[in-house]
Amino acid sequence: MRKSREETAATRQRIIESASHRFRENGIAETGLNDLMQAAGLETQGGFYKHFQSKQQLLEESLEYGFTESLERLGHAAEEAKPKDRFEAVVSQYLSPKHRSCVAESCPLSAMGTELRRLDGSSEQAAADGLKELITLVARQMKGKMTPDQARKRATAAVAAMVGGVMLSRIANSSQWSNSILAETRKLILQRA
Amino acid sequence: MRKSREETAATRQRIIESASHRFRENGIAETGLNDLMQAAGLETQGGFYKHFQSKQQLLEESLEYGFTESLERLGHAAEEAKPKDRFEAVVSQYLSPKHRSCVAESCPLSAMGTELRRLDGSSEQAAADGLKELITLVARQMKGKMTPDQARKRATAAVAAMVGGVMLSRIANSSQWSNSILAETRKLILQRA
DNA sequence: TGTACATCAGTGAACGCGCGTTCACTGATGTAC
DNA sequence: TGTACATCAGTGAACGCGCGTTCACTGATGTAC
Repeated sequence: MRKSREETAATRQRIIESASHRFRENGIAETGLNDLMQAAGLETQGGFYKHFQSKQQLLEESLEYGFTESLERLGHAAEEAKPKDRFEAVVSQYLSPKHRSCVAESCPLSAMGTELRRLDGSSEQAAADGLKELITLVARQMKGKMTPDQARKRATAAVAAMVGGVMLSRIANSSQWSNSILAETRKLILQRA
Repeated sequence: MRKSREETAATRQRIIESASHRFRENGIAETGLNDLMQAAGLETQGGFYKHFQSKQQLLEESLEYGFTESLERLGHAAEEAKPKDRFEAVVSQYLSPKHRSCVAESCPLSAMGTELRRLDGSSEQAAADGLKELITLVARQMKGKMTPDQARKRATAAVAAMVGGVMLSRIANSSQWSNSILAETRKLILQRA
């Protein structure tokens, strides 16, 4: 039953990607290894430990994958906009109904933020690093004359509002209310209140 | 072993309060009934069902208690300030290092926000109601001439940023960084960026 | 007010279940000559 | 290039554990007369 090196690497990657999506969709504690292995196309959970030392290690790699996936998407949104519109493009994409609705592919902070606080070791580090990278990406899109420090500070506040806005829009129990949370948060960040 | 009506009511309340704090501190899925009963001073978990139909029902009542506790604290902060400073007082209290650090007593949205999205039935309703009440409380503190609708919209964005700021400040892995997230979010909301 | 009985809060043990993890085994892949 | 052997990805079953929930029991509280 041994698999080729390519197949093995592909399986490992499949486990990380489906785990990353399921952790975001259903939460970390609520997602079991059996679920994960079935989602990755494996018949039993026994083989899990041929790829990872523990659920904790998979979580760490899943977090890194989730942040990479999410940051790449935001980066593309920025590149497609004119230089002067890039900050607005990133903020609008993050606070879009689409991002809100696709929880499994969304920013890990918006999907699992309150669970990340309780992690330890390298998972905790992965969460903090992801947050730092998101702030850096947003700061890079800021226009106007500003010191790097100023840009970073403003980006920090913008990210806090973006993450909070998406998280709350998922708790709101009507689509109209949910959309208005996104829209109003966007206005606050873009200073057009 | 039967207890008096007063004792029974006090025990029930004790279970709700300690559950409310533990859910916020450790998460909903991670908190077991055995933990909860011990924390409430009961020796075994068997008696739980003399007070509640299920963990789900306790969760609903714990959420309501958590929002009440949190909103009362914010309300007091507002009352202690001069009328023109009330909005700032509420925002500053929410985005304070103290509120960030005392997770167990903090706003349920900041402590469990990403878990609340997955609730159903009356717990889901309790979460949405809590969010609505927080926005209402914040809107009530806004100064200047503004229609109620405008106040509510600005309060919505403020709340998104407040909740996001506190949540992220708990993920930041240095106290300096954590404090700066709170401070910068506060500045964004108070429009002094 | 005192007595007899019903109620029920809390105990302690058990239920089935799914969790994360371990392990002997299988047989295709990779390696060495 | 072909053969013999070592490796190891995945299977399937099992491990101990804690989960939410149930239940027979105890004995103090509450109720009825």
